[in-house]
Amino acid sequence: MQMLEKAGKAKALVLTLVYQDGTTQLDPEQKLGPPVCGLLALMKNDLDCSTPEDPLGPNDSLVYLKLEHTPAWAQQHAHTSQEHFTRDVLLQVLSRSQPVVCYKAKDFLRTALQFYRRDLSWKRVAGCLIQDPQVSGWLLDPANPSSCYQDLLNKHSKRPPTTSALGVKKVSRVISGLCSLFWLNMELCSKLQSQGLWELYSDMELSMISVLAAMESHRIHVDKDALKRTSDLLGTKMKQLEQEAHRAAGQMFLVTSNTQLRTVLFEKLCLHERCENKKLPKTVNKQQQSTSEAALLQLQDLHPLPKIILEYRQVHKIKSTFVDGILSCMMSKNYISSTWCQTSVVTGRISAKHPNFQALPRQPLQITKKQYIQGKEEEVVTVHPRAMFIPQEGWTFLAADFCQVELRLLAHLSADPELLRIFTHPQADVFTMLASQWKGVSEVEVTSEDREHAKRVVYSVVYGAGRERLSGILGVSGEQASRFQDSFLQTYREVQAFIQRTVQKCHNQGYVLSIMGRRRTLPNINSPNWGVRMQAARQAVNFVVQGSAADLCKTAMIRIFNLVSSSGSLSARLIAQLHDELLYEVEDSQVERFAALVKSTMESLQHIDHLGVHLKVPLKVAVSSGKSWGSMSELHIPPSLSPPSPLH
DNA sequence: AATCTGACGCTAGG
DNA sequence: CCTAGCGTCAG
Repeated sequence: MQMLEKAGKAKALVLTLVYQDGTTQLDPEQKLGPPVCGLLALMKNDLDCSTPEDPLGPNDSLVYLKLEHTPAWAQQHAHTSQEHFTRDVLLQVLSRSQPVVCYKAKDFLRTALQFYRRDLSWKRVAGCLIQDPQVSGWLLDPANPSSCYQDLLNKHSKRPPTTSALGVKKVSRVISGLCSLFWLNMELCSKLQSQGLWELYSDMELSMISVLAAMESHRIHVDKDALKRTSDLLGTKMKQLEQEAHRAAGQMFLVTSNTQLRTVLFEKLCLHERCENKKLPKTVNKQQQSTSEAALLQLQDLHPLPKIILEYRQVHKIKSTFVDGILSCMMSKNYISSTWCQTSVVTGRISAKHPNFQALPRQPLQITKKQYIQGKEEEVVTVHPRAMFIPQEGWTFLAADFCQVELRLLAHLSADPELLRIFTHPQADVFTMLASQWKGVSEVEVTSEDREHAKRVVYSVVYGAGRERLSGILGVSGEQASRFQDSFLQTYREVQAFIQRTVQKCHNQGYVLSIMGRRRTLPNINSPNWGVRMQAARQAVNFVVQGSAADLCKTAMIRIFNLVSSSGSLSARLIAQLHDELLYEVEDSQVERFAALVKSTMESLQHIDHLGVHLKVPLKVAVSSGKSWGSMSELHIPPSLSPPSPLH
């Protein structure tokens, strides 16, 4: 118990996970990360007197905590006394007010939550103040995140790399690694401060570590049998389509090969010669005839093959990525949890992998199953990957969507009066209003096609897409696309002014900032090469909008997380973040209460006093719920039910 | 003789 | 614009 006291009193704590092959988080990452076997903690008390040559001061000490489950057959009690001790140390770590440093801290927190799944609530990680140099390094230069600890160290350490090359024992290598980690953290913190990134780091990104760790430690149940049945169904459908494709082409070829498809379409069938009035897209790198969706849509009236390929690709995508892909993520389990990456997106968004939860198709896919049985009826089956995700018994999925955040932010950032006016009407359909305003017709005259066009033009402006890209997305000529874009910018003059202002600022100072001070430096903004320079300009504009939206969504996640963690009764858990949408699993009895809380918390972010954020537009949140992610229906929250916005 | 790697193409999401 | 992930193909 001496150790516990020591851990509590130490001036600083530096941690790393240890894996079964003897490596730590400071070693270059393995392909298939080996299982964790323990935790190494350096308790530092002599912050001044240690040198790289003798990293361990007289009052510093090192402790190894075993994190391995004893096999069920050897268990006396639920946990051994050693496991209880380790848990107490972990609790000590989570509630410390002194700094704790860990490279890839999220992995540490998640491991702790997984190991003590039974008696360490995810709520306990909420308040913890753990620092992570990986996150610091990313905030300082989000475009070039370091690939491993050594990389990060080389990039930021003033001293040359430590002299320990060969012949030094593994233990002392690890110790000096932990010490360098401590100093690196100090160095990065001062850099953050001098760049004005400290608040963003300590108030937002560090809190995100806990949010993501809790999210990763949650198990999402998946209907595995349905997934397997779907895999077979799609498999037979693909075989049928493959045969049809061969018949239409008049030869065998590999349907999944773009190279071979290109040969069939343009060298054998010569379809490009029959549509000289249309401009067919080229591949980006090699300027060949593209076989992309946009190209095939142009060709579909000339020959049956393009349509078959399009359908084949749809089915193939669903099967390979969203059915078989998810099955392979499940291994022998019947649940999944994605890995959420905090430092892989330049704009400050988070990304997901294994599986990528953020790319699951929104729309179900219709499959017509040909039945060669007596009745000539064709059976139609709908395949919907999202519907495979099921809440636990007695729980419900709840989704909260920030409606048109990026567009609202564009309105705020540009202060364009016409764009702002659209958002003063809370009831109206934004894109319908936009289309009517822009095309100069009344709202009832706006066709769904107009609305869709307006939407795409808007986001192409937000994303900074060029003429070619827009014409591809819109399915019109490049001429027409740029006319659409110009007319949009003519209608919303201040938007254009905002774009010019942003590019100019980037030009002057070399970087741009999001609404909460996130930063991206763009060296290419001064490139002599026109194409490169224009690319940087689009990236600058896009960063401000996308990065600011990311700021808002992260703030929402953190606030809701803190509210639930500090509540005795609330139990809702975050399942996924889809950029502008948060997906929760909520106890049935708490759905209404939680929905009101989420909605009011998110909408209250229009004003964040202590950050000086005051959006000129209201934020709108749509809430929906359902017993599967595939069937969510909107929930209408009476405004009176919403509690007043809580502290912070 | 398999396997791996990097470049490229396409598409799901926002 | 910025992601993850599935494919082919050449070396």
